[in-house]
Amino acid sequence: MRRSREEKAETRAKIITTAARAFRRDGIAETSLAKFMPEAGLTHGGFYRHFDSKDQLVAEACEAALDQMISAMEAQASNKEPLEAKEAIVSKYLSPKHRDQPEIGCPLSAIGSELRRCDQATRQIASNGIKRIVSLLADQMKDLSPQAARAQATSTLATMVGGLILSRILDDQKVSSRMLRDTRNSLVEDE
Amino acid sequence: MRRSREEKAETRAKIITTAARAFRRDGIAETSLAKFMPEAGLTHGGFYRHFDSKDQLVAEACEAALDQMISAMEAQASNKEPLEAKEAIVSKYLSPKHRDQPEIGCPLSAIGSELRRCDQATRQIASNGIKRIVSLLADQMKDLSPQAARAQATSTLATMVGGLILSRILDDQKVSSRMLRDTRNSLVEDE
DNA sequence: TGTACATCAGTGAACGCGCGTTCACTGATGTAC
DNA sequence: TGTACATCAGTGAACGCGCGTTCACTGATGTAC
Repeated sequence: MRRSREEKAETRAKIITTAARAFRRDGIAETSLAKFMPEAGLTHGGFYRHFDSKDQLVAEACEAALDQMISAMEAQASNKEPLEAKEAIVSKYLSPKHRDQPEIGCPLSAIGSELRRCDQATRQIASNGIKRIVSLLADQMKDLSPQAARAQATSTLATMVGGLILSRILDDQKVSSRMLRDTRNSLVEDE
Repeated sequence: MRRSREEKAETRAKIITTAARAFRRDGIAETSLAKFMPEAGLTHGGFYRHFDSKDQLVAEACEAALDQMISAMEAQASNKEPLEAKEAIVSKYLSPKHRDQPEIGCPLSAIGSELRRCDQATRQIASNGIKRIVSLLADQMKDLSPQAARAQATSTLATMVGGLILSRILDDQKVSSRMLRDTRNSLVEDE
């Protein structure tokens, strides 16, 4: 039975957020429409009233996950001195909590090595996400020149993404936690 | 028709190296047996004379790719002063050439975010690979205490893996190359 | 504002296809004497 | 060393299954007058 415009928009948003979680949890290729649509409270037949293809959903879900990640980082930085803000962002990112919850965490770490093979729209969205996070980090490095800040922000993000991905691969809890600690300590000055 | 023991061993090795390339090129989930077995010069029916399952092949292919990567790093370090050796390894890793050839490069970067969801055998092999690379890098940091060297080697590897993965996602050549340059420069002292 | 009809969100079954795995078969290799 | 037979590597077709996508259908919503 037909739904109101408002309901349709809600359904669409629900599909995107559910898919964004599923993709990060199980990977894009390993997430089938029939598997996650019930999680959104729908049968999978209705999917194509909202999206042209799975690829289109991938792009939008990726965008949503990046927006969510960046908003969280902005919230962590708000009302803080630059140095403190950077430390807060890095520490949250390289935390056991983030490691253990890929489904609600950074998509660059959750599906990083899959994004390379996604279509142009998704690649562009992911690229923009990287640039936005680099800018956000560079904003916390006010003591450097703009170029130096961006360069340092870039390598900081690389260390964050690499550290989180590797910590998730490591099968020994202790070694995994040490990976998080070592990478975090290399990025924050004090402590 | 039956093959000799020697031929069988060659076939098995050929399957592993072909699969190791295919997994890194297209991802594990997106690589089907029927797709890569012809690349190894075989029909896919014979696969199960060599392996119990795709999962077993994944584990062995992952091991082969890591062995290959580590051997290459050892070769780059041989006959060099520690500092020079570290710079050689980092520069080769964060190079456009490595970025553009994931199929023969580091599996941690090529399939990093998939490895987390692989079975126990593969996780263990990947974990060992991480530890071996960290040790290899730590060996090039003789001016630090063993613990400090391992900690720095750990964050160095994280930056390498994160930098390469991000550079492969970025759809703008210039930005991608800058990602490699910025991460490389953050890891090597001079220049 | 009320009515008549067109639209379309969501259902559930079905489509063709490719997946990992199995199997009957072939004939060269390995083994036992 | 030679012979007879068992083994098994590789082929190619087939298995059941789940994939992304399509479709006929339902009935509430949106639109036109």
